Amino acid sequence: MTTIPTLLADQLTRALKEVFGGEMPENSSGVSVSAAQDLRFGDYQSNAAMVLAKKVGSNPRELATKVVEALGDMSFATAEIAGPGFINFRVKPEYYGECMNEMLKDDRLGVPRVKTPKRIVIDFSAPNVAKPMHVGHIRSTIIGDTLARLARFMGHTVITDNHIGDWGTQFGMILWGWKNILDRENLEKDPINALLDVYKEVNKRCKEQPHTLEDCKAELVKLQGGDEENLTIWRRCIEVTQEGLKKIYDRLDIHFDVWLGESFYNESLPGLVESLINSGIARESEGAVCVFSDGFHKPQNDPFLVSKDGEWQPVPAIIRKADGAFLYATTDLATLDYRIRHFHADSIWYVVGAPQEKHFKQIFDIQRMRGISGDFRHVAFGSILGKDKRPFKTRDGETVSLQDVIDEAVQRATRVVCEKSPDMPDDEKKLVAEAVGIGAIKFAELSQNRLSDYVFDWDKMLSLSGDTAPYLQNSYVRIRSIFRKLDGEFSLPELPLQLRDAAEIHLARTLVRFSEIVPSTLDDCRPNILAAYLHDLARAFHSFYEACPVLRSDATVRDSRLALCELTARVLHLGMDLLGIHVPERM
RNA sequence: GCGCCCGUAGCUCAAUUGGAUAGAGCAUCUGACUACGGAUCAGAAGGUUUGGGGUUCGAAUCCCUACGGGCGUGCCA
Repeated sequence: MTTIPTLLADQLTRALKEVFGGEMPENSSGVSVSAAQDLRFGDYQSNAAMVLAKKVGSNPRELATKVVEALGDMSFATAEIAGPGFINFRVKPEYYGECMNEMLKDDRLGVPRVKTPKRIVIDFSAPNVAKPMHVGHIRSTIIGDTLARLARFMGHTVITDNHIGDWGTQFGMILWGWKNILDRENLEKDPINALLDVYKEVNKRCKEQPHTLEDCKAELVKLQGGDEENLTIWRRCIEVTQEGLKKIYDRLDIHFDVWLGESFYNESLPGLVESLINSGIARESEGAVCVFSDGFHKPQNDPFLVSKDGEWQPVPAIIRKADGAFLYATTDLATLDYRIRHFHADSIWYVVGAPQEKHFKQIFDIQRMRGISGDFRHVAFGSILGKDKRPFKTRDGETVSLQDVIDEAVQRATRVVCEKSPDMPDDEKKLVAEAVGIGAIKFAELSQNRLSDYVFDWDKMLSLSGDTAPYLQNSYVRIRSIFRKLDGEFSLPELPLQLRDAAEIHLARTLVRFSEIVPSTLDDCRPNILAAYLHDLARAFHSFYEACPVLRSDATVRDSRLALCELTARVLHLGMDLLGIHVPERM
């Protein structure tokens, strides 16, 4: 199935060649066919005449006139000139009708597969051991999962990796706390929070009593030195943490192919540092081993330089501290190596907050220095802010755990379900409340531009009306209800759908766009494009639903409308699947 | 100090990466229930896109500048 913009672009190229005597003008890269922003301008528009007019020294509207003449009679659309020289296209309703039939026959609903599938490792979520996930993990977890679903659907091979923080300085405190203040009973009941309590308490004591801090450091040194008792405790901590985390991930329907935490790379770190020294990329400085700029980039673009008092000062990536310990830059390099060698990844995506931009630029640049190429991406996202517009920091007592957010969302959804559908069986109520509550959290996250900061707000994140997941789910449920009430079987129509009412045409127009939206969502890893589309689609359906009776219509009209309903349900379902949002049959 | 990001309706966010009269949701106001599920629909109101200059057919978007906020800036992750 060819998308409409592709068809139009082909026609446009043909017409332009005709106007310019057989060849496209040089450098016509700015020419595009895109969906019109406003329906008054038709369905699609092109800026071709405005972009090219200047290059060939002509007037945009004159050029546009010639192009429209050359376009002639297109079977599926009409073209006209508007404004400063836009060429606007209107797709004929009959053609939309044909598209509907094509889509109904296609499992992928018109979405093409990528031509060159890649092997992509996606690194996301990455919580720390002994610390429960908090709101700060929402973005990485939900965005990463959606990107994995989208990439798989497009035909890539995807490996999702939870790079948990299972090795670090926090273990000194946890080990000391485990031995001295751990509540064993609580550990059985709620392991993650038991460990968190320990961590908080030790943290407090360390601030008050310097000797406790010293004891903690000693425990850490013993662990790193291979002390058997500490290693056993450490392994147990990872175990209970993973068990706790998996419960939450299951509830979110988010799954990882592998869990390769920081500790997995411990043994490869010394050799990695040595090889970087031997190859001349890293050298000792002030006792530490560092990578400095190799002068490849202009100073402004060099991640290893910063301007200070008018001079460019080095900002090295430290890969071994003066005391011999390794850092996260070292681990990340080892992780990259492993992913390339073991998974044969040609693309690696890190779904990590924007503040770490410089870190990833350095890591990726070190790969370049080593001569290792690949499509490495930092899929950054903005910070979650508090109501005061300051970063939502996890100070003591102010942490909102992800668990709490989910519980609160499902509770709110449960209240609404009980109110709206009192007769529903209890176990179904429970399922619906999970789908609605968790869907609301996911959709709230995914409908925002990932790069912008946002204010964490219970009411917004858990809202069940307006531009939210339940709005989409409700449109699906309404469709399913129509089919439950249908007398007899529904069979897909052979003839093109008859679209007459404005609401029908608009619904069809929106449905067709699904095939354009899904790939473009992955172009720049922006799930909000798909989220916004699904909201548009649900809105188009609700309008159609109010304006066009389905079951009470005459035979041919009824069949067309039923087909539109069926297709809408499929697109909504697939679209929400890609966002990781469950879709109930009733709610 | 310097670098990067940001400032859009009362509030929370969009804007197909330079396209036409800047769009949604919430809140406010007016309508639509003898209901294919009202978790809905139709509509109104709300804007000098922080201020000022520039680039061009065309700017929220690019450049300069002022103000305001966030992040980063050598041994945390």
